Amino acid sequence: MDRAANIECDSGLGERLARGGFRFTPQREHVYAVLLRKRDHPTAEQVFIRAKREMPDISMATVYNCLDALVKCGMARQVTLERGAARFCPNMREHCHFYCDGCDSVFDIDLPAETGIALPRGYRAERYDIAIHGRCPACSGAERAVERTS
Amino acid sequence: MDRAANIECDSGLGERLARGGFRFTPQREHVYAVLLRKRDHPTAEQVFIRAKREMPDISMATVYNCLDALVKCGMARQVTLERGAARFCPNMREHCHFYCDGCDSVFDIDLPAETGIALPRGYRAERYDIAIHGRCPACSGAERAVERTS
DNA sequence: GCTGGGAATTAGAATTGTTCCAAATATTGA
DNA sequence: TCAATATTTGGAACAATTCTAATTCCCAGC
Repeated sequence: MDRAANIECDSGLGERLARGGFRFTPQREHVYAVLLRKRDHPTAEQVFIRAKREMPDISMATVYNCLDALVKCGMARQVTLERGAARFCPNMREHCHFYCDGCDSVFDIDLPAETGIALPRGYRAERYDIAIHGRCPACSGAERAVERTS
Repeated sequence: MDRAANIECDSGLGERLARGGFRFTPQREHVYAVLLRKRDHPTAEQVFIRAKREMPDISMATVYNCLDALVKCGMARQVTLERGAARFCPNMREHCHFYCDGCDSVFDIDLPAETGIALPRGYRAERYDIAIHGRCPACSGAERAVERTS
């Protein structure tokens, strides 16, 4: 593929990839173009199928790799991030969950009466599923301690 | 196991199961007890391991069945509900997602500046992941139409 | 321009979490 | 008690994802 053309329609992708320590490749550009073209929150497999139309030799592994790179360099989001096993809790109060990315534990957090999220006309909400990711007190403190000693 | 003892320490489980069309079984009671005993949002596998200690013959399939029954009759929650394939979107604005349970599509919803969620002291939030489940305008309308004709 | 080394791609195998299945067992209502 | 029905069980099947090892690509230094 023509390098100049890439740079032309790149619109910051190459730079963002580079900043994240990734290379700018035709596959990554194409996967990103696929994401931009039809914004219907496709799964990795749908991206694969769409990408294959213009790039028949691209593999599923590469699609996962490209999506990963795009997410890591901030050009895309992975919508459903709780990828591991489902977790269960007997707390039936209205509450949401705090996921500590340090120790992989989950804490219940109380929810305010009003979320303030305005739904467009015609949408009927039945259930809110709110996950907050961050650091619990223990891991937050531990990290600061590491920072201090290093 | 002694039936009377079950009823004694049941605390509404049997009734809730019955109301959901489920039977009250030793396995379901035990899985529920396991959930109550250590409220650390265990995965199905962790529940299985813990349940096996006092009920060595219980199987993984039964644990899934029991958890499913508990969730369906409102005695437990399944924390991570987006169980299918991960979805991707190139929209990097601050936004959350509306999942239509009717047509399985996903829509971007703008987020208010303030969520109003109060984190306990020491918790550092890095990312909010908000999913709203319900019906999109098309499916909401379709359902009403069905209701009218039936 | 060549070349060496690290990154990316590829196909396919392996893994993980979950669901499905059919047979055995248990429970409930008549 | 008996028949109907639900549940349990172990294992197979499945879907999504990650890993692996063998190329292939790309860039920097010579």
